[in-house]
Amino acid sequence: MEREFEFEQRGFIKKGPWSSEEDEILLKHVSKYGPREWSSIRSKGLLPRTGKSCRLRWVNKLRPNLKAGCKFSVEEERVVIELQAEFGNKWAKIATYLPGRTDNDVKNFWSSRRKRLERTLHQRPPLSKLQKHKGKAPLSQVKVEEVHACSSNQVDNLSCHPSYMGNTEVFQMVNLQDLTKPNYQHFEANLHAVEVEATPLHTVPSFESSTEYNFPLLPESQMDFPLFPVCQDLVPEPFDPNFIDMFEQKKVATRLPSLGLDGNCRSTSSNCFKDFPTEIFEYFEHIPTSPEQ
DNA sequence: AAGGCGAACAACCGCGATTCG
DNA sequence: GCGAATCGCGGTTGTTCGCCT
Repeated sequence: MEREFEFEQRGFIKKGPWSSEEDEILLKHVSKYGPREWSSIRSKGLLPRTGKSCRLRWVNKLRPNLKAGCKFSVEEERVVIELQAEFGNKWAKIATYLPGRTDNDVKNFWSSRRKRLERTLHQRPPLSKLQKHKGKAPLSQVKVEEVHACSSNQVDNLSCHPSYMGNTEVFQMVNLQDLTKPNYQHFEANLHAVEVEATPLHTVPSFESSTEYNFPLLPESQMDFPLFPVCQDLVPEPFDPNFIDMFEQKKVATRLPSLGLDGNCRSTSSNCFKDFPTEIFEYFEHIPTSPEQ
């Protein structure tokens, strides 16, 4: 005890993990005075911790009836998702609906969940891939009902993730705008699967042309996706022009369609390159569009 | 066995709201 | 009414643990 008074005299404040002895002292204080007067714990020299730290320890770890070391049940997950959609990031409020859970528990649960989802989606290639398929004739080869079901604004923010089932390439689509929203229930509801015919690697489908670029191809070993790798993942931030050196410069006629919801070409290529930093285009040779196009 | 990596958890920090003298 | 102290919340960072290679 004398030593703790010494801490107080020196203004020493302990941080980091709590020891069982500290917990015991804190519990004694709460049993005597109730869960209040947190600052007096330090001023009385009981613990070299701030009132804030003491309160947090009590609320998150020492309070009775906490569900310690117990994962969120499916039902609890459902409740969090629903309430987050209703209240937003009001973790303390959400926690009141979950007996034994603290706001920190809910917050950590949500944070982990968000990171998991973001990582899943991080590998998705840009919209251009999907749009290419969408514009591919005949359209009967491409099942794009899910795309048509989206609003225009949603389509502008779609990304897709390819996987292969036999000879069929399956895209999981996601509204990227929803990634920035806290409402992941809505986000998950927007996950769709769209099946399209698999396109052989390195072929360039013929589309209505819009703009042509000398587009750098990735070395083949880094091609994890036909035609367009996940460029936004490979481009350093802040943008470093030297990274272009890693590419092998090849002239590729990238006839990129830009499609409306009716499937017709509305030719601006900007959407197709929306996933790239704008600076990158300074390093591409622009091929003027021929007058007849 | 050891290192890398991601998930989960614990704790801190900043700031706004509230309380109190 | 005002300013200081305290509390509570949300965001962020640090740590630990388990799994995989």
